[in-house]
Amino acid sequence: MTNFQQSSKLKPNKKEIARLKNQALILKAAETIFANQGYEGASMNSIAVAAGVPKANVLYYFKSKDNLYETVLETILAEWNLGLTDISRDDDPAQALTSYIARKVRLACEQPMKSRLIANEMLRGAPFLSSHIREFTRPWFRGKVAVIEHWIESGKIQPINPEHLIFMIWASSQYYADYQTEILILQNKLEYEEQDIIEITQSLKQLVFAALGLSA
Amino acid sequence: MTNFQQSSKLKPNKKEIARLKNQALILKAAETIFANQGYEGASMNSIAVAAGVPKANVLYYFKSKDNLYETVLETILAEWNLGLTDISRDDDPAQALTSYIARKVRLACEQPMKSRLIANEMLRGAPFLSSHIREFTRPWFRGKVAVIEHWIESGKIQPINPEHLIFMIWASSQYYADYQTEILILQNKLEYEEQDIIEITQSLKQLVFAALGLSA
DNA sequence: ATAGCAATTGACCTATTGGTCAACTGCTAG
DNA sequence: CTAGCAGTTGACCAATAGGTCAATTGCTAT
Repeated sequence: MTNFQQSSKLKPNKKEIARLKNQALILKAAETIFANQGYEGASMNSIAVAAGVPKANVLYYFKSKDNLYETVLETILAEWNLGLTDISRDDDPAQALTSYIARKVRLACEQPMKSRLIANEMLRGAPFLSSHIREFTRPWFRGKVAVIEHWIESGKIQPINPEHLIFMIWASSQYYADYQTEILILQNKLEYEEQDIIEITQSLKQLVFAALGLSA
Repeated sequence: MTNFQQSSKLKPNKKEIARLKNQALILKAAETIFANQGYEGASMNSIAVAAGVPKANVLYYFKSKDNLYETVLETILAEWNLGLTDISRDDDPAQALTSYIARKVRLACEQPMKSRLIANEMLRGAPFLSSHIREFTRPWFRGKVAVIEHWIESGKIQPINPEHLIFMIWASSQYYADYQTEILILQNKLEYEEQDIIEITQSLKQLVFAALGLSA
């Protein structure tokens, strides 16, 4: 090949740089606005303004509102389980759960918009996400349930309903993102601090560990 | 007084009956649609159609979309803590918490739209609810935190962070309403059954009781 | 019976929505 | 240097939004 600039990865010229920068700018703005206003509440114009580009430019990169929304959702889902160390049957329950809970709580507190966007989608009946849940979340979920059942059978933890254990860990962590407004008012705070994240993690861990008969 | 039909309560004529019936019809339809579509997603027309009345009639009874939305929220809040037996420091922790958890879970599973409507409002930053939270929820919350602290000091339960304990009970129960779509897919079910409510209640109680050192 | 008012409703208003389009700009390849 | 195309953008469009209004209906008190 005489031309080594064919593929996009090998052609980082001004146009490509501008395109990637604009796409990222729009996606970031869209994530925030979709998370705070919901799908219907977010207007393409407000997203364009937040991104600092004309509305027509948003629709140039993303063919429709649906397309933009789906792209934002996919981006979030890709990061959603990133950094969540996977849990397998040979792991030590105390260690695995400690790590999982800590990361879940931190993710919810530090990047609440991701959880909120998914919450908005769920409240609408998950029109865009239900197929993803069926295809990816369900197998993952079944796997983790099996791991917990194995831990119970081998006497590593006390008997408990594995499905509801998982749901309650999800619930307790995501609540701090989705209901942040209420929690901050009740605690008379303006925002979460590092100490809050530590306390939330500790409290949730205490609940789970006590029920499973694990020691901290 | 010669006329005993002055007050509305003493004048149940056709007009009044029709008015109350229509208002109830509209409120019920609005609750469902606001809960499923959110404030922005719900249109006055769709609410009118769901209620079976012309749109202009909806705006005759409720002066604006804001007014209708606020009325729906107030109606829900009035029922929200109804049936939730209050908890005081002299109560037996095991009994009080058992009752509270059971009713919370049942409310979430049987009337998920109420929780979802509040969740939608929270995700938007609680523009209509924040004053209510400050005025009513916060004093209630402080009171319950004090009760739990008293239980801890008098040795009735093991030490725990009272605020996060309450949040996690709220989170775990409301999750079954707000994320119902996901849970049903993961469990391969069409709807919650009585047995599910029992199991959820039991699992949540198990978590809380273990942490507090209470026996079932 | 009838005056008067609550309630009903279709037509209509303006603002905003998601989306299109054609004219324009400027980078890049040859 | 320049042809051509990716990218940019203001103007525009039909559909729908929340809300108004005036004409009409029908119940009720006298």
